[in-house]
Amino acid sequence: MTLRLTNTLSRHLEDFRPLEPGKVSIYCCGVTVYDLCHLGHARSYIAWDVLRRYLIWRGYAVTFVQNYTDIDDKILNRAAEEGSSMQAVSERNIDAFVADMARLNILPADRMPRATQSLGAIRALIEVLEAKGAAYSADGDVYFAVMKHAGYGKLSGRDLSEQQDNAAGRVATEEEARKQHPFDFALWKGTKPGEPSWESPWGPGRPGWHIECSAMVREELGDTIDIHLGGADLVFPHHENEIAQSEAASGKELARYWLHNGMVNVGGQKMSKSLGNFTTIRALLDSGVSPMTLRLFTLQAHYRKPLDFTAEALEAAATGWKGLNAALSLTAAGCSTAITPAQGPSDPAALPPDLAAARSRFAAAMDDDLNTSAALAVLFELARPLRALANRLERGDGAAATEATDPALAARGQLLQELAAVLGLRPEATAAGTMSDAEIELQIEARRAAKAGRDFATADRIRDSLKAQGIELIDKPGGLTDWLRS
RNA sequence: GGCGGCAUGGCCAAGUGGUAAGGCAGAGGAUUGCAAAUCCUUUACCCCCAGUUCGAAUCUGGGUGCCGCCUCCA
Repeated sequence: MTLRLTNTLSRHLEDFRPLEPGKVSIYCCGVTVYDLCHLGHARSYIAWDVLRRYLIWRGYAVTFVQNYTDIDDKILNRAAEEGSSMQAVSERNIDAFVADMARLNILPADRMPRATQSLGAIRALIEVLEAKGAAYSADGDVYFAVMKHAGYGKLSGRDLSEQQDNAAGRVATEEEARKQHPFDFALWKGTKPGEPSWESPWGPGRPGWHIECSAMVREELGDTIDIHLGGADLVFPHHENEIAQSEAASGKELARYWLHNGMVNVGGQKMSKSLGNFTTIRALLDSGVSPMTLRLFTLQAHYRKPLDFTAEALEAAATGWKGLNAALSLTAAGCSTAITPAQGPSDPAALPPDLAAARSRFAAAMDDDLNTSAALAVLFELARPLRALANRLERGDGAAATEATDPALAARGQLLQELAAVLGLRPEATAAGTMSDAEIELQIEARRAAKAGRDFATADRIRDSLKAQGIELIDKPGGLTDWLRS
């Protein structure tokens, strides 16, 4: 079986073959750290985290590099607004990014270069481009000459002569005058009063956005990498420009596979800062949506397709996750001593036939351009009996305790946990209430007394009040009541 | 105007030639003072038109609708 990925360069599904057998180098476009990350970022980085975990599971040694853009107009604007510095804004948002990603169980990149720490590499690359005649300087700025680069447009499939100049209406006219061609873009911007700047052969200034990624890839991973990742909105101009810069400088292909994730939409429109229709990751998580619910929500759709964010869909994911979590928690909590967490990839040959088949269906789904939706279906099927058992165990079913020692079930639990981990799904502790056990028992006793006196209004009031504090009551035959923190 | 993508049950969403995964919701049953939770069971011919084929959601052509990008963007 071969992993197949949709390569934006060809617009087709291609067999994935790394440059060096067994090794994969990946560069992922990171965030501009002017603000908190929203669900669009979450979706993107969850998708790429799954790609990375899957490659690792398949036995590849993966090197994953992701940048922080910490030199940018938006960061400067933010700093000006709050009377702080570009560095202060950046540092704060980098800390927030790290924390948000950790909550979502996204593996930290192996290396995370920052623009401010890559000035040497950036200047060196611009010098190469200038020496090769691919760049020109004008009034302290340096621009890349798109017409000098033969392949310009190959990623986004664009013919520059067909493009409407300034279709988005955002071009600064004074900058246009310095350019030889409207689509030329800045490699280096001459300093402006009051802005941070760095020394360079072209005078003090700061790097343009596109050049940092080219410089970082070159410095961290070399001229050609296996996979380059990013959001679909980066295809043009960012990735197109990255290709132009890197390939003009090295004469070699920048990346063999370009993968792009679809946007998160709200009411049919792209979630973005500029539209103001965004929900930040932490706002969502702080509102009580669990990280794994968000993960499941994003993985239910294919990574290339747009994903509509609605309260209903999120709620559906939350309920779905509850069931999966019950099965995973059974494994993790060791309710059965026979079930222990899996350590790395299982050996299909050692599995019972039904589990081996499930494992192979999972792998086939993932091999098919990371079809996480189909892969999740396998997880749900694996989870079904475990989830039923977990729920019976929680409710003190005596027979369930015996069933839980069944080795076949243990193997199933182990496989479930292994495959869930490939998707970055891990058991999640449910939110614990603040009441002590004794207090809860007291309330249950009061409710029992009320029920005995047929005062159901009081009984229901007690039940509702406990429910509001996250305590779920389960009435059982014989007038007994169990409770769970949910 | 150019480039790219999408259209599957009430909602989300797999499936790219052989007779529709999975999740949520709904329905029925078990259980309950009533619930909740849980368990079991259950629900679609795939935007429209034409064509290719023994056979199409799946291929071809033509429509319609929606989205992304065309120098802020994951």
